[in-house]
Amino acid sequence: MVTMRDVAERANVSIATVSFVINGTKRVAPQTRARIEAAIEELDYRRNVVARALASSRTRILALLHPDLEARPNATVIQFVMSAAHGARERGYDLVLWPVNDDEQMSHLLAGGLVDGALLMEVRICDSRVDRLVESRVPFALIGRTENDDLPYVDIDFATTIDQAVGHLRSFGHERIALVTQRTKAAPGDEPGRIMRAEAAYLDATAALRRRVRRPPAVIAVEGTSAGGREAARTLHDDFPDATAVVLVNEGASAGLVKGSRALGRSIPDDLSIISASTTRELGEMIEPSLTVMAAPAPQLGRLAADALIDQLEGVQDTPPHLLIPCTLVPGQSVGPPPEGRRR
Amino acid sequence: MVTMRDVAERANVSIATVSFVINGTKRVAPQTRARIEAAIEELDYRRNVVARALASSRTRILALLHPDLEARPNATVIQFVMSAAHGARERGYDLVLWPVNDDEQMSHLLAGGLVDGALLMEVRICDSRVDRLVESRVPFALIGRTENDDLPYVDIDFATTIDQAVGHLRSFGHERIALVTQRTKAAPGDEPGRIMRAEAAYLDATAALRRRVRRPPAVIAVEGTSAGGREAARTLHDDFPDATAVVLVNEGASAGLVKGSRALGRSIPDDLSIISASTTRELGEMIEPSLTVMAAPAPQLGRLAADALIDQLEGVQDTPPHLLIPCTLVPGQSVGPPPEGRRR
DNA sequence: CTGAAAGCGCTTACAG
DNA sequence: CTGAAAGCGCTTACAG
Repeated sequence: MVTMRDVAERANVSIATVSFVINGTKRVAPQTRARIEAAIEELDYRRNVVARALASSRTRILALLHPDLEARPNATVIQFVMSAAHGARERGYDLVLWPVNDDEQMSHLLAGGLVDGALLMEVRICDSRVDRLVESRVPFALIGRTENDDLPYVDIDFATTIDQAVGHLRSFGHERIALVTQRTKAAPGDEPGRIMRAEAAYLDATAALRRRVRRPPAVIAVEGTSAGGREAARTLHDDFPDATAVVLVNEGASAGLVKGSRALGRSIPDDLSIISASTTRELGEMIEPSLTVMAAPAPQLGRLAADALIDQLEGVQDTPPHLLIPCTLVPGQSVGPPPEGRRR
Repeated sequence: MVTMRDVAERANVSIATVSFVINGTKRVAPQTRARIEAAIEELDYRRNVVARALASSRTRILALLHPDLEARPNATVIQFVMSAAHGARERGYDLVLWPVNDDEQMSHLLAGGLVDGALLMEVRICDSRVDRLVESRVPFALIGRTENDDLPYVDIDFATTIDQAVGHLRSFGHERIALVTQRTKAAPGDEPGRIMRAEAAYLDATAALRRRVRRPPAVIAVEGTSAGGREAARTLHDDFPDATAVVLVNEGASAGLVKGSRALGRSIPDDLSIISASTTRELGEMIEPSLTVMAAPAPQLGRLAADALIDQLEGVQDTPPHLLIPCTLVPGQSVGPPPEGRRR
């Protein structure tokens, strides 16, 4: 292995000077620099990142913490992960995957000093992992939000997204719109923030409408699987037969909802309009009929989260970043006017 | 930050002894050990992994190299990644994501000394990245195979998988079976090994049959997208109208092939049987009708690849691992007998 | 069974 | 503009 010492000897300088030109941390006379650069080139020297990390107490490694990475993460989650990894890499950082559920284990990992910062996904409104993160004094950024707005985060703007979804359906004439969200193993009220915010946004966006047509909210929570989607179709059919449209915030259940509805004899979109919020356009294309989706800004948000964290680490920024980006409407074939008979 | 020195002082021993008990690398008198353990507990000491890495020249970090991680990796790839990350973590290793296409950049990263070993995905038959890996002297394992069988690998057994898929279709009476694979940007002959092996296996498995019915092979390569799938449906319809069944080795095109075929008036499975090989059962369930799939053993293989690499790093194993696991047939509703008129 | 000490390959005040 | 040297927090022969 060729070390900095080898380069220094060949260029006839001290290792300090070599370090200065490699890092650009101090002025070095042009010809000294040239000698060093030549030596580096000739020896094909590459700085050892571990030694650098120990000496500078900066590893340039970021952790990505996600509880469900083992299960089957949906396409949107993957986009977050991949874009965060790319964003990090472009700024000279590496991303390690930490599929950790346990708070205790998380603290242990954090305390090991491997990572300079952490990105946390699937954030809950009250999330003990965030407390651990704060305790650990490792800088972090959230992909999602807790109720504490002071922490740095990057999140999907569910309020705007759901509002637009509802607006889109209303523009077709729908007045009875249900919401299908995701059921998790979490205690009620402790679900990922995304679920709670989507529900709140739905209640908001449909409030005036519901008042007018005198109907209670129609909210269904099912597993994020095909089976969950079919369950939602049945519940919708049995318990909310007058609903003519659905806003879905449950990517994994999308296909099942469509299949289940059709199995119950309801055609999409003639009998039921569906809009799947916070997913990928690829998922929409896979389903028949093509789903109208609100595409999640995951490819941007993952990178923005990495950038926000790195800015924080490098002291580039003054104030904790709070980024909120709505999903983008991508029309498919799953939304149409409500059936005549059901229109009120 | 509490260091080993702090622990040593509190326990009244040298830091060497502390190191010995933490690593279990040397016998230590029971009561000395107890004192040290107490001190560790009281100070909530956690060994610094960076210092350890520098001193021991082992980082316990593994790199996962995948060229297409930025694009949209399919569900199977994700299963590989996640199970590899989990397998590594369980053995005390971390996995960093290196979404790198460029050979040069790969060599740079490898030379930095951050990782003890690497896992390479999307391996081509002749893969220059493998040469770089060998040059770099960083131990590695392949997920996939080159033509050089001496390297350690873990791979899907495409020969068996395709053979079983063809056998399954034949048991329903199909005699004219097409193959749909994936088109990549790679030069011909330089595609990922999986594609070439699948094609070879198809030619093998259908050889006798084709000889009997006097028909040439029917192989179609399309993009791994919904559009690609629709293109395959059209090509099948136009160029191979007598094919009554398809084996698909193109996860991303599955949904498009079904939608495209139906759009051309061919019902599945009445007019065309489809079996999607090397994918996830979840994908099969999403599509209507539910696809018969050969589920990839990705959740096992990712972990096995990590294990193989770690065994190699720790000198646990003698011979380079060569693991080949076939996919598992999961019947859906996309395979049935061929239409009467077409049966020959 | 335990310790003193060298060393891993860098960075970074500090001095000149 | 350049260098000598301390130090990052561990591991690991070596000696006793």
